[in-house]
Amino acid sequence: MFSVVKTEGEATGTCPVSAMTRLLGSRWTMQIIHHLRQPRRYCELQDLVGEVNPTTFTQRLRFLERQGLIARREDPEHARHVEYELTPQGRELLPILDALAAWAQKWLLR
Amino acid sequence: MFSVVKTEGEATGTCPVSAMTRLLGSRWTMQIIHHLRQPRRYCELQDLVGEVNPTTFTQRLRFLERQGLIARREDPEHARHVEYELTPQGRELLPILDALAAWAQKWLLR
DNA sequence: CGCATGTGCTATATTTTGTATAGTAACCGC
DNA sequence: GCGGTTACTATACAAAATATAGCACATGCG
Repeated sequence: MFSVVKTEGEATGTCPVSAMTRLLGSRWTMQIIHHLRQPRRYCELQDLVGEVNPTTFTQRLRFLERQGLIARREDPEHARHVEYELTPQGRELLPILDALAAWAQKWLLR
Repeated sequence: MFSVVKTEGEATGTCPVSAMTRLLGSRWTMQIIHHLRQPRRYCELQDLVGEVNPTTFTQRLRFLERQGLIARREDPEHARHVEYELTPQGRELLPILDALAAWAQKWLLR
């Protein structure tokens, strides 16, 4: 009775909600973006995000980089100095994140 | 060098971003809320959400109910008629979801 | 009435994802 | 040149999601 338009196998689909979920719907993603309001180094960011483990953390960073939300910058002088920062695409999520945080503040805490 | 305030084991913490992530940061959650703009029956909603499997789907519904974002209503006359709908708490997420969808539309599709 | 089809789930097994823990090479300061 | 920090990777394990099947009740239809 309820017919639904099903896109092919998986791909990106055409539904922005599910597209967005694939990006933000895994653990730590939002936290990472939230704490990247200013450029941060790997360990620094790791500490800010909290109890994330390095395997997942690195994986998430790589994924967000591939998706164009963050950029990884190596200092060519001092090799082991790496900074992560938001791209314009990632930065546009911040006000939305703030709205979500406000919602959480209202309903979840206090 | 970078000290972080660590709350106890897990609990709710005091960071709204991580509180929000625990609620919305698992698969299907956003889709479910998105498709509950009007009250929906189980199967109907399942079809709308897409390729979700019933185990996860039911689990997610129960979780969202426990968290107060959705309500489950059984028709007492016709037992097997169940409807799910958003609570005020859940409904307040819709504009934020729309903003996320608009972001996805801009950057992910087209 | 009796059988097909739909609804709202649950059970079981498997795969996928996330985690804990350890380790490592490069650099940095002293 | 030794100890600590940085930016990771490897391996083994646990938790979460999935596929698939099934099931009791309900409704519709001839």
